[in-house]
Amino acid sequence: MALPEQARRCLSCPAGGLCEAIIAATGDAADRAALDQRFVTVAAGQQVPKFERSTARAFILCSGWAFRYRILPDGRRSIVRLVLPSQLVSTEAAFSGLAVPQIDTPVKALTDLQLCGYSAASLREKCLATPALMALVLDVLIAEVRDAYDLTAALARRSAQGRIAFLVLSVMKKLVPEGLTQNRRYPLPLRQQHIADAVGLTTVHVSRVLSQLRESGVMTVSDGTVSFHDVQACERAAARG
Amino acid sequence: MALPEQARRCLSCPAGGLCEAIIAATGDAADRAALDQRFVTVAAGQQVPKFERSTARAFILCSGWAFRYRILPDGRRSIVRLVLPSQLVSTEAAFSGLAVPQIDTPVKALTDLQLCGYSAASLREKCLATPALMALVLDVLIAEVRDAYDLTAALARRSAQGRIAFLVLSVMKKLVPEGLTQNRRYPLPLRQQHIADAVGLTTVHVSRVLSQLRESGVMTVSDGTVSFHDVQACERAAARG
DNA sequence: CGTCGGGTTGAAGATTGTCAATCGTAGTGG
DNA sequence: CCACTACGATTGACAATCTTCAACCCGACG
Repeated sequence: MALPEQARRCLSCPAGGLCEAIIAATGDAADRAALDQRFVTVAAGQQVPKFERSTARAFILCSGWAFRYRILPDGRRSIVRLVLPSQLVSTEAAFSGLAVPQIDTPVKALTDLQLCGYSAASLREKCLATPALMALVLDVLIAEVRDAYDLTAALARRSAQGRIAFLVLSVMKKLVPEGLTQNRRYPLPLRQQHIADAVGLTTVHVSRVLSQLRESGVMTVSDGTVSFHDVQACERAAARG
Repeated sequence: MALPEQARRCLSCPAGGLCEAIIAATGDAADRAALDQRFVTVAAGQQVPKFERSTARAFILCSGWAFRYRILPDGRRSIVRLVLPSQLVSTEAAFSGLAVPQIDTPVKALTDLQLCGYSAASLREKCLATPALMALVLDVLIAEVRDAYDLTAALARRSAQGRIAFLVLSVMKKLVPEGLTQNRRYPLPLRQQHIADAVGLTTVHVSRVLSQLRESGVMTVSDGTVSFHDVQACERAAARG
């Protein structure tokens, strides 16, 4: 079958090439039909759907940025993960075998998204039956746990400056292997509200801290891009607490 | 072969019965030898070893409490996960297939521990080859991600009272299915320093907040046990922020 | 021209951290 | 049995960090 533009982009995605591996693992036509690969776009600001044609879907992000979040009882929001191109969108939700519904971690688009979706149940079965594929998924999940622990430690023990520096550096570390950064500059399609929710601060304080970082010659965050003036100073700011 | 006392306890461990599943999945003697099941004890306060006989080991906690932590550049500690009986100790580390060494998340014993250990590499292979077993491991990893996100949101957006109430309640939710709680009371072998490191506060402030919670009739934490006076009030304290 | 969403800034207050002293309890060695 | 010590918990005073509330700016857009 002829694949649309997004498919080609998705099939050639870097970082483990999960889409490629999935396609490589599919055997006959029935197999492929069960996986039910389909391409979806989501507009900036919109929710990424959990279901499509009434089955839970596993999505891989082909292009654009998204984030996963929790809403606390008092209504405040916490962003628990940024989802970048080539990543699985909801790894744990997609691969969960539990029948009982769990607390949800909804996903929202920061920019317009192009997604490659599979039937979550079929994908899970396929992975369980294909060790090479499962090994990739394991490593994705493991990386997600590690990232979550890094963030936990940062939120628990770092100052506002440290947390923001940490956020910006950890995003950069993920973008570099994807070739999505320029020299000392990369796109960061986050409003100050998103940064605040991602590092556990108020927007007002985020604004102040970003001013400090700008004035002390560390970096500038504005117009949806980060520009480093002094990467080492940023790393020191992140380390200082 | 005759198994020691811990082995029996381990083989009958609840919560998915991972040890049972692992043993059930082993075929012949060579198979069993490769897994290299061995029982280890660790004294309270000691580090849980990553290696044993020079191979990476995957441990399941048979009895006792442990915790995983990060040390930040400035020397402060953040506890990212409490490890309770029947749980895998270092799920991501044990199942990682990556050759490159990652940031470590060391494990320390809160009480004396009894552990059941396997060769990490063999266990990973065995799981990849045994879908039923892999499904269990997937669910363990997924639960770990969920817990990490819960903690992230709590640290980001809750007050000191809220974080401590959250900690105590989330531990209780894990202990209840194991039958490790009494009526409104359960053991919590944490010093105030551990609580502080687990919720991102100082010991001084933890002491103050625990006094508040005690005086307002919510709960008492002392002598290594939590006693709830009013569970709903505790849940409200956790929800309030 | 008005308004709306983001960002910035100021002042005041709440929360949490830091520093330091004190207390109780459990060893430990004389 | 009695210092002496070590560790954890508690308390007070004070300082730093962060939040809250409010005003204002600015560019986009109808």
